[in-house]
Amino acid sequence: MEFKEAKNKFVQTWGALGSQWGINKTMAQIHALLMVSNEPVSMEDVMEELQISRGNASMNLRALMDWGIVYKEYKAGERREFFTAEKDLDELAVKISRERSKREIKPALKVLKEVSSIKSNATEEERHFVDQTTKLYDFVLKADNMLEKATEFKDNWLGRLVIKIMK
Amino acid sequence: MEFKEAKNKFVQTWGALGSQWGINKTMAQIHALLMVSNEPVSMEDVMEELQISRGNASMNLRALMDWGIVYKEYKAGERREFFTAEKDLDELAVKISRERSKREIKPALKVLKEVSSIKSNATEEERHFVDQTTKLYDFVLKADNMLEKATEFKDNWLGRLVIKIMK
DNA sequence: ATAAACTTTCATTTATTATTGAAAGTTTAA
DNA sequence: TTAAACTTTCAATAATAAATGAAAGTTTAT
Repeated sequence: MEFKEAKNKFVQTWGALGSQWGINKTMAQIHALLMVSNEPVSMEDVMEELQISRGNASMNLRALMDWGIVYKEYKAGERREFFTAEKDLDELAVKISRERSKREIKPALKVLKEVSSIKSNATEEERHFVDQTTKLYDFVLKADNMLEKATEFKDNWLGRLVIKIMK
Repeated sequence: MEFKEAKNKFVQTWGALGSQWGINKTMAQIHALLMVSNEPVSMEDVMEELQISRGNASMNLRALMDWGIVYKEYKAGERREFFTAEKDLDELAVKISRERSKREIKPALKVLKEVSSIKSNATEEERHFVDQTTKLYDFVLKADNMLEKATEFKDNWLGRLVIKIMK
């Protein structure tokens, strides 16, 4: 396999993975493209490589910047803007999980807390509902904290040791 | 808030969360409904509660069973089939992550390995590509193993201790 | 102040994904 | 073996999400 083919395959695969995880395909593809580029890429280049429209490129680059995983760069003497991706993968994971937590998990937690707090657990059916949603609340809360914890953990000598033992 | 309203809110929220994570809305809603039901639910009831067609109910129940998170049950003297959800949340998490790993992560890993193995790293550009995709491969592999490890971890005295300390 | 070079917005169009419902299939009881 | 009771399938349709592209907006150099 030659370089160009490999690059294309990577971009396609990353795009597909993204869309299976609720991130739109183009957004994931642009991110993939930037991640494997060793230098900043212009919007024109993104359009050209992925064969997408200007509007599409603009909107998805914006979204990636909102997520904090793509940065604008300016080249001296160049008018147009260039883009680079966050390439540190730990950093990338932290940012993505923080963002998804904020946008999706936290609101869901709020609802879970709300619905698990209904009073009048008269019937068996209602008691089961309260019990199950309470458990779910605790569980999602725990899962939500996991990656945050995991990063702290990684920087911690005891954590590193345990990981080594568990490996 | 009264029970019926709470139940509905929960089902809607769980459905929305599902679709943000690449699981179709109805599938997540059916799962939600079954999770908070204290007894097995018939297909008819699912259709009625979620206001969906027979075909839709049938297909999504089948999909949930393929994922191993919903089970068929038979009631003595009843002709039709009833359904229950996996209610143990640890078990649920393990099954979902195993399934997604198998379907989505594993194939992506295969491609990552492939594209990171191209020869002829002549240019800086190509070298960067190989370097970045190799790192990505390692990272995704590690992340993929995480939940599997996490469950082992939970059953392990040292793990429990560490979690307690870290809490 | 003007115009060239560039980016963003958003109403419209296109593509993708989910849903319906009727026909075909299956199981069970008599 | 028939028919009633139920489930599954899948082509057609509907709903949703994403992409286009032209017009509006912004920035910079002169």
